[in-house]
Amino acid sequence: MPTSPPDKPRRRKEARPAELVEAAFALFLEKGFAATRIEDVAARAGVGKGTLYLYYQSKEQLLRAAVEQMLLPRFGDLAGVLENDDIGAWDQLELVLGKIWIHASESGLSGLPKLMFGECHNFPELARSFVERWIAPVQDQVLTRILQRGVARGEFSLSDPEYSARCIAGGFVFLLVWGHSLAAFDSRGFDPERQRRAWLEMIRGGLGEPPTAASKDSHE
Amino acid sequence: MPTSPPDKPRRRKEARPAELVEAAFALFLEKGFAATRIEDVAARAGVGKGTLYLYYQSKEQLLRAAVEQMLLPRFGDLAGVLENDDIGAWDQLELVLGKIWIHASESGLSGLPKLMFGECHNFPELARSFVERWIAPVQDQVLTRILQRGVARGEFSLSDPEYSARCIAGGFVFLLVWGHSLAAFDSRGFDPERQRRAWLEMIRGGLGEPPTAASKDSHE
Amino acid sequence: MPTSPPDKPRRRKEARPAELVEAAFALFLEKGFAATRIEDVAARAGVGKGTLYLYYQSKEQLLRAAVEQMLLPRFGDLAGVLENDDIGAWDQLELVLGKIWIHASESGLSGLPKLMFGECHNFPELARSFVERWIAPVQDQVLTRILQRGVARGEFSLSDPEYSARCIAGGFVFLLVWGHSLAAFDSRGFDPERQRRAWLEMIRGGLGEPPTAASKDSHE
Amino acid sequence: MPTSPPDKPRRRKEARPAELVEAAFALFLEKGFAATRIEDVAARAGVGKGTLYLYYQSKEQLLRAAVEQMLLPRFGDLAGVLENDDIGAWDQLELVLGKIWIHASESGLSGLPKLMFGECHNFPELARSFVERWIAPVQDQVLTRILQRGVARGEFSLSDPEYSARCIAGGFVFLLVWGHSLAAFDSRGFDPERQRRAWLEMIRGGLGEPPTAASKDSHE
DNA sequence: AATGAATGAGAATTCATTCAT
DNA sequence: AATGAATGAATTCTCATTCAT
Repeated sequence: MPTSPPDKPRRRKEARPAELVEAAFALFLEKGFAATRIEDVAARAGVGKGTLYLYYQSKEQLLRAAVEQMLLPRFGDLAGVLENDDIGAWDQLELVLGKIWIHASESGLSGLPKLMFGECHNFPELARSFVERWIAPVQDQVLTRILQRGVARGEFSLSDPEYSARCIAGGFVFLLVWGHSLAAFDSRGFDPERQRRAWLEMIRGGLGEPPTAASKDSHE
Repeated sequence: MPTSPPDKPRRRKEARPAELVEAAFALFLEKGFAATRIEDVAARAGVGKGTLYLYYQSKEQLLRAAVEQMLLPRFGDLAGVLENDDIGAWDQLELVLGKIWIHASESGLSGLPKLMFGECHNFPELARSFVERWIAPVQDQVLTRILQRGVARGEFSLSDPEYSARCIAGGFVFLLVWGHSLAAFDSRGFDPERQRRAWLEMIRGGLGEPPTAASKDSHE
Repeated sequence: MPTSPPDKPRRRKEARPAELVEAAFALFLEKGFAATRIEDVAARAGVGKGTLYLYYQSKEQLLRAAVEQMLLPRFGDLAGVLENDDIGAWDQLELVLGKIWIHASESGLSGLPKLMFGECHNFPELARSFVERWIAPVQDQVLTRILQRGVARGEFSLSDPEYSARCIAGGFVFLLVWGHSLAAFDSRGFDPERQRRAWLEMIRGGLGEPPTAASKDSHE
Repeated sequence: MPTSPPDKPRRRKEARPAELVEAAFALFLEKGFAATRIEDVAARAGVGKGTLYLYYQSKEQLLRAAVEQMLLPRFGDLAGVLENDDIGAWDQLELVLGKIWIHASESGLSGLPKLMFGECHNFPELARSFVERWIAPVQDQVLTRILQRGVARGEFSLSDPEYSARCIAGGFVFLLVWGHSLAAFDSRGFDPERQRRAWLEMIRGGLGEPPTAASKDSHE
């Protein structure tokens, strides 16, 4: 009996809640909360309909739990990066964006923004929670600070670091949302990595001026 | 003092479909398709439940009609801008983005992306239609071309104009979606105009390098 | 202006009620009362939906009126036939059945039994009315009497004239009902006249004994 | 004293469909399909509204299932009777009619013709099925053959055995339909057994001639 | 603990009836 | 008188939730 039942008996008990929430999250993400049937969640999790109610009181609680679970795993020590004075602001930014990117890819987190966009009006507290615990901290405490430091160091040229931070975050979020939604219906295909690179390039240098410089437009 | 009766009698028959679709769109946008009750749509449009069925066969048809209506009003002649060889690529881009922005604000269009993000998996044909008739044309036939022209003219420095165009479009769409969703739950407030400016600045110059370096624009 | 408008303007006013009732009856007969939509009745009668309500207070009244109208035209003087003592009972019977047959064919009456079979439990008074004003009189005052006279005259041999009358009536009614219902779905076809002849033959002589008579079965 | 609990727990799952279909059939028969409310069917079956949908996808499927169930139990071996060459055609006929009668009384079948008369135009396939699987076989393969054999044996005198068979079947069907419909509204009462006897007498000898009359059909 | 049959509140849809034109 | 747009009560059907096994 080595491999046989991959792990039906054992792991269960403890893993259950997470499995259920995972199944629920995937479906809420795909169809939206209202259009998702509890029965489908159960089926996806490989349990009976009633079992869900042993762990969560209601469909709504399931959503809350799912969102909560996604909000928990804070990405490593983003703040730590800030304290490193040895590197430039751009390097900090690149480092931070890289960490977020990896984290989003690994956790199921990448779908959360899409879900929250769709359900925010039906679940205002979740929306508030999401913004206050995720969006705002990353924008205000990480990105904005890096940008401000960059400006202070003379590294960046920005008139409004706070909103620039939002732009950067926005581009990132868009990347995630698109990948979880319309990308599948775009016959042109969608290459997330290519988009991420183009996006980094744009953040860094905008449309840039051709390195040639010295040209006329300069004084505008 | 013109024709007093605010228009109960006359306008009806012709205006109805548009009114209904408008009410439906607003609610679908806010709550999502599944969570919107036909009765609420009717109430919002100020008609009885049954009236909706006089014009649309089903809730689903109502959604399709609503999306269709939003897809129709193509923004003026974006392409026209492309043909103007007198102005630089950046001016073209700014012009085009301005037109889209104004158009999106005036038509109800601004909400469409949010709706489509949320419903794309439940209504694949709508999603496809949206991408093929809106997203792709603007990205491919307008933005990418402007960027390519900019590169050709030596005005822009981009390694991947196609995906850069997607970044620009993405930032724009994010702006719209955020305004229709999480903005309302962000206690920090949201100033669309300010964000738009920051976004344009970023597109143009990225984080830029402080002009400091030897050149003029310097200390701003 | 001879033929032109066959008679839109003129006849209307008086003919209306009858036209409406006729349309209603045809549809009630085909689909049943509950499955018939007022709108379809109106369409069939070539009037607007509202017009029906100028003549009849409700769908139910329309049914009552339709049934009533069918019940009114009593077939000529069936009773008169009874008083003719010059002809045999069989001739009387044949005469009477012929009159009923013709009458049923000419008036819309032929469909009434089918309708009443179907609606009797939903409209008990109509059912009662139909039985008491049509079925019972014909059975009791016409057919039974003829049979009794036939027995008295030694013309017929019947142990239960009353129920024999019901059998005769039943066969007749069945003919009408079948023609208005399952006949259309019988791939073998249905020839009402042929059936009527077979039925008359059966009434008259039953399976009969071959005229050859004199045979053995006789004494059984 | 067998297994006490009247059977709430056990029987369920397997018996359910039959119970539901039975309740549905009874109500469809009484009120007609369109006038029957699903809720009433559920109530009659002693279950909740939703339970019906656990077994049948829609009201229409419920009707189909009900009709189907009625069409299934074919009456014993009617055909077997045909093969018995020892008895006369009349005895065969009487035997067969008796079997059908008993079968119709015992199975719920007796109501089917009434239902089909009423719903045939709304459910043409059911009508066709009913005629082809029940009516036609009995008429063509049983009754007509017996009549033909009777004629061949010199036992019967019939000019059109095929349609005579239809008459016989019609009388039988009428008996069933009447019993399920207008009989209840006939203040004169209705004695099915008495009618059946009168009907058999009529089939056998028609109005007959009183055996008295010395000889043949004489002067008519 | 796990299940899925049963339930009934709630949502979509139909249609008789009204009423302004 | 005639109409058909508008209405909402009534009906079908769905699905979150309960509960007996």
